[in-house]
Amino acid sequence: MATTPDLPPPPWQRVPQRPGGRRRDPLTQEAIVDAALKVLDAEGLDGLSMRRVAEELDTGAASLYWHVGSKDGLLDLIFDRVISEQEVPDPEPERWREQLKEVARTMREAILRHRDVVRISIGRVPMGPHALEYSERVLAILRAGGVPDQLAVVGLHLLTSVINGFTIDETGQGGEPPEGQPPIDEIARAARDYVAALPLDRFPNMVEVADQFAFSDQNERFELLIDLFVEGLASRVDAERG
Amino acid sequence: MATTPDLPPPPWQRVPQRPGGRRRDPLTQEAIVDAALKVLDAEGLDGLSMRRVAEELDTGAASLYWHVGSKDGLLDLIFDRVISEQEVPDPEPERWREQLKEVARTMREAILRHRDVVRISIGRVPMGPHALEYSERVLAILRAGGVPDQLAVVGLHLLTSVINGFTIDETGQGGEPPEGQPPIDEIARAARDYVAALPLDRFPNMVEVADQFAFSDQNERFELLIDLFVEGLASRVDAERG
DNA sequence: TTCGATGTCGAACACTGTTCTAGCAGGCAG
DNA sequence: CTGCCTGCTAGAACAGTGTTCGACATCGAA
Repeated sequence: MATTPDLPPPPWQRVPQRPGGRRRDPLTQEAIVDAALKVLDAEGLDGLSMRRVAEELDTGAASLYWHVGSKDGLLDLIFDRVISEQEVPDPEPERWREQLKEVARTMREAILRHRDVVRISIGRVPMGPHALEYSERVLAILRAGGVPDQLAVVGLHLLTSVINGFTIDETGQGGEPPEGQPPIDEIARAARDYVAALPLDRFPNMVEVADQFAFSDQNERFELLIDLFVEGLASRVDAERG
Repeated sequence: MATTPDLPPPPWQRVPQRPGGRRRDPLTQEAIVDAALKVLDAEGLDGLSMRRVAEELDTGAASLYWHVGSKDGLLDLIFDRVISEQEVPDPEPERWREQLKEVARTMREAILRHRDVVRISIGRVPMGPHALEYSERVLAILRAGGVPDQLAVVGLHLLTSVINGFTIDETGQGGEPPEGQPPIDEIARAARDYVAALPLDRFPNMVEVADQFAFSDQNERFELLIDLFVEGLASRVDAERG
């Protein structure tokens, strides 16, 4: 033993931390998506940079590009991953309306489980492998229930649009939960106070209904929304099929 | 005349292009929002940088910060500006349902008129001066029509959420219209072909309804959506008022 | 005339997504 | 066993971003 192996290498002898070749734990798309989802949940979309994800994997940003092509590609994969987390039940024709509501609730839950994921979904067409599987199974429910093909397809599209819209402003601007618990209706109460203090001559209606801004049970609202939607769809089905 | 005034100044005598003081045409919030909206419509949200807006105003990016505080502040102003472009009719109690649909159509038009503005609206609470005015007038219609206060407030919220959701995926990812005319249903046809080519054993429903992916009249879809929504709301009103 | 207040803006900072390029490691052909 | 070639890693650099700083010019009032 000429030298002690554990000694830090002399600074002039530039030895790379981990040499350029293979690593013990090779990168995969899956591992990268795992890490990205972890960063996303913890720090939100604004905190999700390629460098940050690479750091989580103990490597450099450039290495990710071999596996995911671009940041947009990575976001595609995250999107499809989250879709894959949603289970869609097998069709029970008599219960198609209730089943569709279940699908909607599951979708909302998946979105709320991962911070800012709705912002990722925004311009993305759900055409990944899991998204196709997902659409297939939802269509199965609708068609088994007797919804005509065209109405089933636009219904599926509209449903996801509507849920996206709802969850987007439910999650707010994706603003980080400031410190401790997010004061969920603290904001609502502030809004109520603000609206109530408006000049009554210019905003008579706003001032009079100001109290309604205070309490906002999002679950209740969501149920109202999907009830409106599903029942409306059902009556369309009845109308179209005579 | 000792020197010719029009000569370019000698390079060592660092004379600022426009001296640091006031300019002939002083900046205003309004002028900045005008310029920003112009850039937005022309180049989309991704092209909307502070430097780009400043350039439009023939100045530097730093100058904007005196008037708008931050880019987010500027986006707030843009958002409120677009809301101000929408006219809301005076209430006609008998026609409240049709009036609400008109409001919805106007909102969609305003969103489609300005590229990517829906992406700006995403995390933003409509609480600017014009947004308040807007809410006031829509509430007037609903309450005049006999919609109970609570249902009116959540109805207004849900309506904007729903329209946001719809227009978000109507405008796609805000991807720029590539060159000439945007092949609006070229994409839809490609989607149809792709879906139709899926393995039939794993995607029986998708393959069978593939044709429905081809033709997509967004206007028709939108009418379906707001009809679902407004009629559903109306039946709720009847139910709640006995 | 002097002096703040108001407003302008070049330069710099920290950060982003992405590309370039050098290089290592394992599998395969000779 | 030797050599090479492909798959993969990763540092350095580039152009772009939002934002801040500080020096500076101009205007209205004292």
